[in-house]
Amino acid sequence: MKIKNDILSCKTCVYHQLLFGELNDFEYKLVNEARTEMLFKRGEVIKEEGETVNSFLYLRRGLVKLYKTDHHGKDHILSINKPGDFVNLLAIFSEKNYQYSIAALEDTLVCDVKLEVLKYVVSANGDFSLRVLKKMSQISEEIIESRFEQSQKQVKGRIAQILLFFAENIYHKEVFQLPLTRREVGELLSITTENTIRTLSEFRKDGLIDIEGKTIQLLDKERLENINITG
Amino acid sequence: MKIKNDILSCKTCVYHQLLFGELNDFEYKLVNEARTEMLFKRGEVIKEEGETVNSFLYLRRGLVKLYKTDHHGKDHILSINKPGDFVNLLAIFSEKNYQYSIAALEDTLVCDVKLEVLKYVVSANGDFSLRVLKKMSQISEEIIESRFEQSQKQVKGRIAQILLFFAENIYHKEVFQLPLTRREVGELLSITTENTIRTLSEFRKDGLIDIEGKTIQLLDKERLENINITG
DNA sequence: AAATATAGATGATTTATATCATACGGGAAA
DNA sequence: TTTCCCGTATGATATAAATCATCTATATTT
Repeated sequence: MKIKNDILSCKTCVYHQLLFGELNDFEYKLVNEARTEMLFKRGEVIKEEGETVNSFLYLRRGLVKLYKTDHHGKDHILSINKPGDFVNLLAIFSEKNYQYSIAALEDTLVCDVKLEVLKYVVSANGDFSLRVLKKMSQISEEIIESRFEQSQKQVKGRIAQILLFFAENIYHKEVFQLPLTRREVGELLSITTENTIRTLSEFRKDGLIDIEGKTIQLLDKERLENINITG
Repeated sequence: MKIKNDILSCKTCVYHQLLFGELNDFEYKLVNEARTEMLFKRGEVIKEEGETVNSFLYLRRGLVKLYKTDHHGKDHILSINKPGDFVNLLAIFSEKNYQYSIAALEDTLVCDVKLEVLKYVVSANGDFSLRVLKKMSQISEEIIESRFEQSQKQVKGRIAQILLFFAENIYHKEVFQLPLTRREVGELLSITTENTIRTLSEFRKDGLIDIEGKTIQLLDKERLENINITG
């Protein structure tokens, strides 16, 4: 991890309006002064389960995974966060330690705002607190929705969904570098590594996708969307 | 549904301190005036997916399920809420309609507070807004944790977990009336009805539980807890 | 460069779970 | 009262997915 020194003001940030639009000059200044920018290399652990939650994190560049390790040592990926996401927003107000770990899947730039300052601003600015609450509601609605989708699908449908997620929500194109290993895809979808590999091969044989190592191209999005639905 | 007329002040409510402890007399009065108490019979639908979210709900007595119906008409239960739970708290600030339906599993008493009033109080009282944020964080942490647990378990472990949930978190005793049909247990755990029934029978044969219709008695909590863990 | 781990790939086999079929009892509706 | 639906129950069978095994290619460490 490297702390970035030449940081610019929040106001120049493309994500500024996502949350901080309601702040007045004084509050904005407080947040900006309590802010650090941190660079993580692919693979680096950003937060470890059990650490104290003392900052609000948001992702400016790159990609991270939130995950938990079970008593067999097996990881379970809870979610993938992308630029613009408020990585730990659902967790920061509970006054508990991190219930999961966070690691960089790509080279990543994270903004870190001291939690006490964020809490002060929330309690001082009613509009801002409503904004934070709205954001939290939206995040949890996304979780509920994705859980509902996944519970209706079997292995093939779940893998199709995650491919579409990367193409449409993360990279916005049909050809992309899969940022997860096959094992990690399995950890995210509760599937074994072998089954993940096998299913991707099957998709290739069926002309749904093209694979070349980590590079994946979606060839038939329509069919991918309908796997395990039309039945 | 029946609206209760002889409602008492919030201050006498055993759950008052769970959320409303921070309010001053004026705010408290606002909330209390914006409040209705509603009685639902077992089986009644309290909110239907798609309805406008215009109130904050909390459960005083009884039990409810949150669920969504898929395009095959099959229900998927997202969660079970018990007295003291803020049924729709995660959803109320998103400014979207209900993403799920809510129905009573037992005769149920629900407090309903006009959302605009709750939002006003949140924006006016910083301590209260932190309290609401904390509660939201806690709820989502519980969801993450239970999802993590479930993803490590197969059918037997998932059913064992839900039996323990009712015994320990809902009824606080080892003998209880299962408030769900076998089908609903399946809808909650993503298991077929037949498999749910079969697994319960197997638990009975193995001396883990005793079944008499809807009455279930846990005979060996330790073994129930360890199903699908010791492997 | 050699040695060692890790990722990806695929086949054979076992196990878990879903599906299909049938039956029975109780309560709701005709 | 009779009929019908629904919840519970169980067996037989089919299918999905996990497990075990083996192999190659590619990193990573020594």
